[in-house]
Amino acid sequence: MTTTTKISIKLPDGSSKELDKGSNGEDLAKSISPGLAKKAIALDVNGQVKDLFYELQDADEIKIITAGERKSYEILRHTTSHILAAVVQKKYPNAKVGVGPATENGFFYDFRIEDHKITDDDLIEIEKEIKKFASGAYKLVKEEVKDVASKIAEYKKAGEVYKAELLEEHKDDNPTEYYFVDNNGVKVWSDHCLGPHLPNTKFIKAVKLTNVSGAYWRAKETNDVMQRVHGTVWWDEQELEQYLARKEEAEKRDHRKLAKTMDLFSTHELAGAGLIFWHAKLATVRQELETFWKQLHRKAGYEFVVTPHIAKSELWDTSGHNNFYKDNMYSLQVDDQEYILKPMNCPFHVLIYKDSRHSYRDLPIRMAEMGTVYRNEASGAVHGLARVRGFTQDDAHIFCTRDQYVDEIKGVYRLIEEIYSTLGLEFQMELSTKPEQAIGDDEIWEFAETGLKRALSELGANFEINPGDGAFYGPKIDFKVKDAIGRIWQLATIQLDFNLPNRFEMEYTSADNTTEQPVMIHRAIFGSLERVSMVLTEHFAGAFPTWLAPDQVMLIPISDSHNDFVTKLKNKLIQNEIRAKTDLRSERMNYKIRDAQEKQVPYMLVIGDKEVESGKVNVRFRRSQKQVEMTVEEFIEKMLEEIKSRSLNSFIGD
RNA sequence: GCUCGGGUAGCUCAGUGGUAGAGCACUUCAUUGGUAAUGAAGGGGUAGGGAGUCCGAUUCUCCUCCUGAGCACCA
Repeated sequence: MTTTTKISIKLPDGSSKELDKGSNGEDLAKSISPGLAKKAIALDVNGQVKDLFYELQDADEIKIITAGERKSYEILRHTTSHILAAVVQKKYPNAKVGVGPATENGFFYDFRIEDHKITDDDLIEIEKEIKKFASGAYKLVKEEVKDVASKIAEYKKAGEVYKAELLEEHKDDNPTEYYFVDNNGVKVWSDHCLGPHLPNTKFIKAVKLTNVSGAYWRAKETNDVMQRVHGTVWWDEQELEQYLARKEEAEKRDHRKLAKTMDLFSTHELAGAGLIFWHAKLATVRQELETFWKQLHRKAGYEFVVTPHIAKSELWDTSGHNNFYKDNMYSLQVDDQEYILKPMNCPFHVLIYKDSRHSYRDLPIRMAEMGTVYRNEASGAVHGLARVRGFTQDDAHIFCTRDQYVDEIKGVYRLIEEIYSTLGLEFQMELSTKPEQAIGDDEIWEFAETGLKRALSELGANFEINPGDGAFYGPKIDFKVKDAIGRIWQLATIQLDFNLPNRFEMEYTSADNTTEQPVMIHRAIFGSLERVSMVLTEHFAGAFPTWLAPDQVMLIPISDSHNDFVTKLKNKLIQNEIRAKTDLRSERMNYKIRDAQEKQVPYMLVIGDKEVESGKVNVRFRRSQKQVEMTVEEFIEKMLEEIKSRSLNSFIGD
């Protein structure tokens, strides 16, 4: 009779390891090397992350996950959230626990504490206690919940209604419970959780609680509001500090902060939230963007229209907005007539289309407008330039035949690519397909979705599919860019629309003299000028490339005696359409240079006796120590070239 | 819209139940400087708005507006 007391484990390098049956990941790590055993925190078992204490099975393919590797962070963070929960419950006995997942850079845990609101000062205390708890080197033990019904009852008795609810939901999934166990084998705290977790709390050292906020239980507005404690945790202090430094850098780039120091835009309590006042500096950036946009669109065969800001309510009945967008629309009562402030431009462009009969020979019609729209966004959603109530879309609608729309989409893609690459923005695409609530039959959706896919694949573009996330009126391609803080912003979008052509009974006459319905494509490239200005401000950290920079040159006299010369030179630059300013304050030159640099002015011209005599200028680029001498004419020529080419780089070099 | 913070000078912020302070910015004067903060003097706020409590409120309470983090929302 043969008994198998050995199992064989496959390792990533292809080798195998023989172990006693019943061995776990810790045993495996020890058998390989003591050093590995020290760093081992979890296992990758046949591609799934499991606890280190997982009992190995014969023929398992195991990779040992060690502290510091990519997959280890989620485990570290998740386990830390449980310690947070344990500590909070100890400190506030009435605290009921919700959920506590790992997030991108940290973790949170949701609590309901009827008799206490956690303050920032509390966080300092709680953080200390987390560290203290972690240093107690508690072992984490996973146990299956054998009698689920009585465990639920136990939770309910303790008032842990949220845990009871979760366990109730998972009662048929072999639910598990995690325990913190001390050196004497005593269980000090437990939580219903799937894991995986660290083998021991001793790994947790570099932890910092960041803030507390509100959140609905299970993200549902009608549910209880929980107190959500956020934190971040890393394998060591150095990593933590690097993370905090990154965060600080991101905060420095925050467009709302730069708006104040660089005088970009403002909002006013007197005017209302989410209504943007563009100051001259950011307005200059905007105008440059608009000019660029118009040039490219003109070349791409677009025609520009201008439409009103309000229209009678009946228009929005026809478009359907009164049904499905009413909450977001501002309305005006004038005499007995209701007017709506437009939340979108599309119905207006449709009206222009419908103002005359169209032949297939007219198509495609590409109708573009920088259209300012107003939407009553929820007060809590309003945020800087990112989410506002009044904004200008770089909108366009393409009306074309079914044979043309794939080519039209390719055309839009090329425009997007050209504009984004000029701005130095990388983007990714998502194709969103038919949602559950949708109009139009399957046939037309199929037609539209395959067309979008075909367009993208013929362009050789990579894209992800986002099933069921299309608009109710048609599928769409969203273009997303990443900003300095790592946030993903949706800017450009291309959407097919089966709804409006129907509702407005749009038509054209085909070559066979039949009446056909045109395909309608909505598209925006910047999305909104507000949002793209935010992304660019943060992307460049305020240091706009020369063509976009509000002030392109700062002229700095060395002493008052050079003021006249400097003023004349400024006027000469302005005559050449270079945005030049002078700094004639009675400050030291050093101070003025520093000031111009902080304001991110690309070029500084320092002018003293030497320059006045030689007719040359001393050119300095922001952030660079380099100084270059050249004649005024040469400088103008190089500037104009840099501006015209919309270069991202300085002719001097950084 | 919801939860929790916050709103004091142009900006960043301190402080106090008895009508308010710093740094930067601004103005003036002196300095006339060669590539990252010259020195001195001065002006400026009635405390987001409203109501209440109090002998008295910027400070306490309530309402409202704006704002931050998070949630919800986002064609």
